[in-house]
Amino acid sequence: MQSGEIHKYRTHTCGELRASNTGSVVRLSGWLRNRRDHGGVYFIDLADHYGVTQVIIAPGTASYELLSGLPKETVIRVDGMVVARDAGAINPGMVTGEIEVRVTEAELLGTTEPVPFSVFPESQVPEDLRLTYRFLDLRKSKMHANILLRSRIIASIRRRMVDLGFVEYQTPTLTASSPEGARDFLVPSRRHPGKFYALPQAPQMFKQLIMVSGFDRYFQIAPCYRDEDSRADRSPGEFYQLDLEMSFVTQDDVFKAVETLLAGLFTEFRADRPITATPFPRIPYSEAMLKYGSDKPDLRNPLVIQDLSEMFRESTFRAFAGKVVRAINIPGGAGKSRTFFDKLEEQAKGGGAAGLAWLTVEADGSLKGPVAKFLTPETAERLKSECSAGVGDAVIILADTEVAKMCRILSGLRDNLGRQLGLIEENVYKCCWIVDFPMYETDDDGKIAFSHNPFSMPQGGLDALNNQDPLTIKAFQYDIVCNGYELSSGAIRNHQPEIMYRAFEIAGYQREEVNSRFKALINGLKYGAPPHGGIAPGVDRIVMLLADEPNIREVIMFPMNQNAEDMMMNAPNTVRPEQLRELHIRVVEPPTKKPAEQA
RNA sequence: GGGGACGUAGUUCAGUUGGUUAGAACGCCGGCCUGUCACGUCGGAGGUCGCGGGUUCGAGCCCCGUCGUCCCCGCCA
Repeated sequence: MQSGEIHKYRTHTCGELRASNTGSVVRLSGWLRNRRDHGGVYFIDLADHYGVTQVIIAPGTASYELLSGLPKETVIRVDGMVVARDAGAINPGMVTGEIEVRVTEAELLGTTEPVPFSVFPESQVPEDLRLTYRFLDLRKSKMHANILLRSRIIASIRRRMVDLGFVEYQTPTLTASSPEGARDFLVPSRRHPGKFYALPQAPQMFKQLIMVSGFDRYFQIAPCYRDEDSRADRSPGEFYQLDLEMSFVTQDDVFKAVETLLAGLFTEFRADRPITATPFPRIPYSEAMLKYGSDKPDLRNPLVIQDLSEMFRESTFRAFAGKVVRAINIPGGAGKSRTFFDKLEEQAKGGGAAGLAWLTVEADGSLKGPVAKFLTPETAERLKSECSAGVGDAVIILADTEVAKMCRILSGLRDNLGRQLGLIEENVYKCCWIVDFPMYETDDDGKIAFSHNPFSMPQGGLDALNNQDPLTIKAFQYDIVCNGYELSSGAIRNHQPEIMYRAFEIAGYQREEVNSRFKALINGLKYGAPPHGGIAPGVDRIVMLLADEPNIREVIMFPMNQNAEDMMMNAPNTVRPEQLRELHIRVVEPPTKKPAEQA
C-alpha cells in the first residue's frame, strides 16, 4: 500500500482481523460465501483464501441496496470499521469470531451466475460436475485444505531432500519413446515427418545419466506421463514422483535415505498417527505373495495366508490333491453365518476360483463344514496347527493350479475380510519394503520378459544371467508399501554394459536393438558409469495418505476423469485441420466406434 | 477389452404391488424479520424421471438396448 492511500482492494485478508483490530477502518475483498438477512440487520460471511470474516450492513444504506440482492459467490469489496462483538454474539468457532466489520461502503467486483452446486454449505456433489466446475469445487474448505497440504508437503520434501544432501535437477519432458513399460503419450514432430517425441513415463534414463555425468544425489519432483487406465489411487495421464538417484550406493543406503525422509515427513504432517519405526521391515517378494497374496500388502490387516499344498500333496481329496492349496484363518469365524461364507465363495468365484472350502473349529476341536468329511483326523489336526486355528475360528481354503490367480483372489479375500470384520488397525501408517523382486517373468505368450525395470542389476550379476534359470534370478529391485499402497519402486541399477546386453538378450533384445532403443543409456554406461541406484515415491499417493483421502483426485487440483478427459478444459479435443497438416498427421477413425462428440 | 454399482428439479434424496396432478430439503426469485453465523418465516418459479425401444388399459417403477459417471479386473518396465 502506498503511504496515505488505501489499497484498491484490501487492507487486510478475510482471515486476519482480531479483537486487537477493533476501531480500525479496513477494506476487505472476497466472496459472498453466505448471508443472513434479518431485515433490521444484514450479515455476510465474506471469504477469501485466508479465512472468513462476518461483515454487517445496516438496512436503508446504499451498501444494503447493493449487497442484499447479490447471490452467493459474488465477489465484493467492503469498507468499514472493525467492531468488537457483544459477548453473546461472539462465535468461538471462527478465528475472526470476536469481531465483525460494520460496512460503510461496498463495491461489486465480480458477478456470478447461480452456482451449479453449493460451495457453502459443502454438500455431496457428483464428481463429473465437480470436475467440470473444478474452480468452484476448489473453493470448498476441504479441497482448499488438501491442496494447501499438498503444497506444504512438497515444500517439506524439498527441504528434507536438500538437508539429506540431494540436489534438484530438471530433465526434459519432450523425449524419446522407449520400449517396455506403459503406453506412451506421443507428440508429433513438425520438423520430422513421421517421427514422434514421447512424454517421459519417468525421467529414468536421464537420472541415470545424471549419475554418469558425475553428479550425485539427484532429486526432482518430476511429472510422469503414462497412458494407462485409472484407479482410485492412480490418476490417468500424469502424476508426480519424488524421483531420486544416488551414486556409489548399496540398496541399504537408498533405504536409509528414504526411511529418513518418509518417517520425518509423515511425523511432521501426521504427528497423531504412528508410523512404522525405522528401519522398515523388509519382506521378500516371494514371502509377500505367499503370506498376503500381494506385493503391496496392507500390514494393518493381521490376517495371513497359509500354504497347505504340502499336506494335501498325497491327499485322497481330489479337489485339493496335488494343487496349490492356501488358507486364511478367520479368528472367531465359526460364529459366522452360512451366508457369510457363501458371499466369500461368490467373491472367490468372481475372481476365477473353482470354489471356496470353509471349515469351522467346533467347541470339541472337531472341524465342521462342507469338506470336513474328506479330511482324515491327522489332516484335520495338522490343518488347525498350520493355520493356528483354535476353537471358534474358521478356515477358508482355496485350491488351484494357477498360483498368480490364486494370490489375487486370496489378496482380495484378505482385504475384504479385514475390512468386514473391522480388523484393520486405524490411525496408523504401516510401512515395509518389498525386496528381491524377480528379474524376469513369463509374459502372455510364455516368453521371458522383464518383470520390473529392465535397468535393474540382477542379483548374482553376469554369472546369474549366464548360469541360472532366468525365472529364478532376483533383482536388486524394491518397492516401499504403506497401508496397502505402493508408494514407490526403485532399484540398484545395472551399470555394466556387458551385464546389460546379457540381461536384455534373455528378454529377447539383441545387441543392436539395445544400442538403438536405449542408445543414450547404453552409451553412457560405456564411458565410466558409477554403481548407482534410486527410487521414486509417488507424491500424489503420499499426499493422499497424509490427507487421509481414499481417492487420489481429492489431492490433485485439476485431475482428469476415469476416461482420461479433462472435463473442465475439454481435453482431449480435435484440432484444426491445418495443425494436423503441419504435423503430417492424418486421423483414421476406428471402424466400429462413432467419432467422439464435438464439444 | 471385461465385471459391478449408480442415473428422478440447479444440488442432495424420497417415490408403496405398475394406478389419478412425481414430493421434501438446500439453492434460486419475491415478501416479512435488529444478533445471526447451516438464521428463522411466508409465498413463487423450477421436472422429456439419462436416452431409445418394448410389455401393459396404464411405466419413474417391469423387460431389452444404449449413453454417462464411479469402483474393480486386464493394463501400470
